Amino acid sequence: MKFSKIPTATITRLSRYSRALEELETQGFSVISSEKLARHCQVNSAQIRKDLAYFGEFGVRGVGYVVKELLFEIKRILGLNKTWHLGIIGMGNLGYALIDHSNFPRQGYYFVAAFDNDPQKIGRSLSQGFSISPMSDLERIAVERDIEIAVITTPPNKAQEVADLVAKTPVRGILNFAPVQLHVPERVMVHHIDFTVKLDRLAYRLGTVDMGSTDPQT
Amino acid sequence: MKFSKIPTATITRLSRYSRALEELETQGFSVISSEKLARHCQVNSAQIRKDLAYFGEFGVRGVGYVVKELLFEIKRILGLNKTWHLGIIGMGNLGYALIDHSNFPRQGYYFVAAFDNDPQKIGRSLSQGFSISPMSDLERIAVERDIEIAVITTPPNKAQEVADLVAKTPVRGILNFAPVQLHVPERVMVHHIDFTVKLDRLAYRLGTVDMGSTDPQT
DNA sequence: CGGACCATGTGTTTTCTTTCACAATAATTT
DNA sequence: AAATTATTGTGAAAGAAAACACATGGTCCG
Repeated sequence: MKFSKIPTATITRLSRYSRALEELETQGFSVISSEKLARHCQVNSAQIRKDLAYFGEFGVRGVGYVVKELLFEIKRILGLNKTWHLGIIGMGNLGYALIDHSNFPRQGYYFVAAFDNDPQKIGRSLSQGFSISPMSDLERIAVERDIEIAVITTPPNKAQEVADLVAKTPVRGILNFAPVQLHVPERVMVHHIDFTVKLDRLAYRLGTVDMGSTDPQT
Repeated sequence: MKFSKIPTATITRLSRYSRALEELETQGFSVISSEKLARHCQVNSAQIRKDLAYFGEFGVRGVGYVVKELLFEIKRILGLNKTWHLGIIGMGNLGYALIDHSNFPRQGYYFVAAFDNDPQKIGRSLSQGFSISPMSDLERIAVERDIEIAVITTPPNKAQEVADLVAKTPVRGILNFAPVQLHVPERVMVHHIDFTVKLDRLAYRLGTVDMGSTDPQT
């Protein structure tokens, strides 16, 4: 078990391993080799072992990994042995899509608040057991419901403004779906999901006459 | 102008530069230095110059880049000097969110078909000027409307099955929102957008007591 | 209990990316 | 027209990530 700093790519892969392991578990596998898991995730098997080596030794030589155990450990590493409280800002189609996305609760991510500034939407109640609040309540509700991660699904031109408001609350993480670069204070961490960047990559590869498939993930 | 192979990371960044340039253009800038653009995109300025160097020389020494020109060139490089036909499969909330996402047409991405297997949904007409078709029409419509990229927004357990159907059409690109690894023939290219991978990264970083912000993009 | 076998964990090598640093070159000033 | 200033384009260095390859330490069978 080393203690250098962990590559972001490693974390990304752990997340994928976890997903794969969940699938393997439901398929009834109780033990798996790095080789098989690698094939499943389309990675090199040494890569998997190296990734895991950052955090400890989880396998049995000559045997492989106990699926249940490894899954547990990976989730622990990722910080998924707790639940996370999310607040979503911007209740357009995408907002609704995310808040209803049944995969989140399964991974320990719970939406606990939703915000919008459209008077038509404010007050509308959601199946999650709360209703849409005005932006002006963000600070209060963030504290009351202990929001840890803010998901921004506003139009691009509002996103920075919203990020500034978020930065005034104790929220330390932002998942930004607006296609703009957000500027935030040091202590806030921003991750960005931009659909068109992904499409652009596809377009580039498809436009570049040639070859092969493969899956430059997430 | 070299002719080695282009890093994926470079393409991803080009896409971001393009977005930044669009913003700068509307802000009235006609010329910009790599330094300024770099600050805007939160990258190293040498990085920008290197990225561009793969494709040619687009700047003027001592001056910088003509915004309009550079934007045009980057779009050309990315293959955005044409329009792309997209078909979407799986008309849940996310499907609707994407099909209505006003950013896509602006970048040359047009949805030309939508598919679902829910009899409740089939036939429902959409504001884009077509209606939801059953999966069984996929092959025919893909050809008729020249779908180039399929966007998969089905539940995870249907995604592989759908991918198999797509692989039988002339479609060469898949943008997959389902959190599963898709296996497809060589000639089909898959890109993957997985929300929970991003959340997992946030969770990891937030769980790891410590430090700094920054934005491990897209 | 010993030998055959297997898959992990890891030191080393290779490959890929990013950053540095400066020569080349265009505009501007004196 | 020379000197000054600005910013590109790029070779070379540094740094990071991935892959190789094998010793290590387990299991299993006779």
